[in-house]
Amino acid sequence: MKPISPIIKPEPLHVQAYKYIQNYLLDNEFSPGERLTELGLAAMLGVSRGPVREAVRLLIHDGLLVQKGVHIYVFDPTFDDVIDVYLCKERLEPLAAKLSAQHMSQASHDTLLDIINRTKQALEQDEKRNIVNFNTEFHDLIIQSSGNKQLIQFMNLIHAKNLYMRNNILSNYDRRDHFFEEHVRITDAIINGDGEQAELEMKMHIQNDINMLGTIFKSNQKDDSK
Amino acid sequence: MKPISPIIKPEPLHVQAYKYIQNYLLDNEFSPGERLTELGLAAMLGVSRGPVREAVRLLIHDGLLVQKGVHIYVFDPTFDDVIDVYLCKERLEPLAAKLSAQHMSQASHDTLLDIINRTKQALEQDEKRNIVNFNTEFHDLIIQSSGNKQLIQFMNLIHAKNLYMRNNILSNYDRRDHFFEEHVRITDAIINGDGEQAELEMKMHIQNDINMLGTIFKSNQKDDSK
DNA sequence: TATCAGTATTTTGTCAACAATTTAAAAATT
DNA sequence: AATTTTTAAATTGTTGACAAAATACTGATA
Repeated sequence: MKPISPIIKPEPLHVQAYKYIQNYLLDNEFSPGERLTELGLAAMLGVSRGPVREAVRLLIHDGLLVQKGVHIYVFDPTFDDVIDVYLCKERLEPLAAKLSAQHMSQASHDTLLDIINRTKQALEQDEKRNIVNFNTEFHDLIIQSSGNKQLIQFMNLIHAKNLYMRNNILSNYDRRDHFFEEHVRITDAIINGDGEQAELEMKMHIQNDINMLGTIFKSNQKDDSK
Repeated sequence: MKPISPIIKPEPLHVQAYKYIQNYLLDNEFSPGERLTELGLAAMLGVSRGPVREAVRLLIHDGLLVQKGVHIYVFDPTFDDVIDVYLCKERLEPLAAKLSAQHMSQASHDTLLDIINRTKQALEQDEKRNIVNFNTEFHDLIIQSSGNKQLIQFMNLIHAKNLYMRNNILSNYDRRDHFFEEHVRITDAIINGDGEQAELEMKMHIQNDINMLGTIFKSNQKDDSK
């Protein structure tokens, strides 16, 4: 018998714990370098240590938490770490754009255009929160539409770290002016089904980000003594 | 006081469990699609379910195990999965070659040349096992020498899946004749410190693999009815 | 005051038990 | 014989307890 009125079963605690702690990290509710204890997290979530342990192990695997000896700390990225992530992103996300241009459905085309429109509005009204959110939506849709499972897994990891770093080390990283035009160009290429062009535009888009990072880090170079 | 005679402490059981099960998977001691139980694995390793659970969760995260409902199965890759992995590899490993060419130490240069020599010998004497092992060593050294943490993490995941698939779906994937010359070319570029060239050679190397995959899969296309 | 030894506390590592589900098997009814 | 119902077994989800290790603390000694 097929389920008609699906009873929503709660997700297992370890899954909830993973998502919850991840969100907490991405929202930067913990300080970078801060030490976390299983018991503390368990108390926070109102569960026992078991599920928390599983979640923590996964987050360590993802690189959002770091294990030193037996203890767990919140990832405290260096400039080099940021560059490392962006170099991978530069290679993988253009591939996602290419594949998306070749595969994306009509429905997703519409969604993509919708995101572009909303971004435009958000820019006009200077709604910073939305600008960031729509940017995330844009890149996410392209990734998910690529249809490449391995790529999606990697980009999810990159995305999490990226989001985390954005609110941290990159907090005063002011969005460039041109990113919107670049998004439009990428969108055009995808909708035209031009994989090569989509790939190229995405690559340039990320390279602009990297260049921007270079200028930021140069001004902070003094602190780089250690 | 600095530790002189370091007492070797055994790794935690969950770490051992992870490595053990992973090796088991990579050696294809389990059948693809086979169902695994926590209790079964625990009995196999002679530990309780706790550490096994943590290991299994990680392996699911890595994609070597798959969760359907509440149960755990050994990853059973399709042709598409193989292609997905190789497309990512094609993007990331050339980056590794480039970075290695820029960073690699003299000692690693020597190691690289040594691997090349041993590969040559293995080829002459047709020691298949060694040919595969040295190939792995070669690629691994280049990855690890890249100095990019994010890249290393991703390539480790790819490497595991790749190894797993090689013994599975790619089992009768006969190594190409030209791979050795390609390795030599890559090595030359790296030792010359020519990042661009190293990147290019590595890219061609992997593209040759992908082309080979294409011919293999085409001949199996008939079974692709489902 | 600084250093060391010893003690107490915290935290992780591991296990075993129990509850809750799911799956498999057996029995019964049509 | 086929389908449902009931019962039993197996498996995962979760917790609490205990051991072992690491850390922090205290007081004594020089």
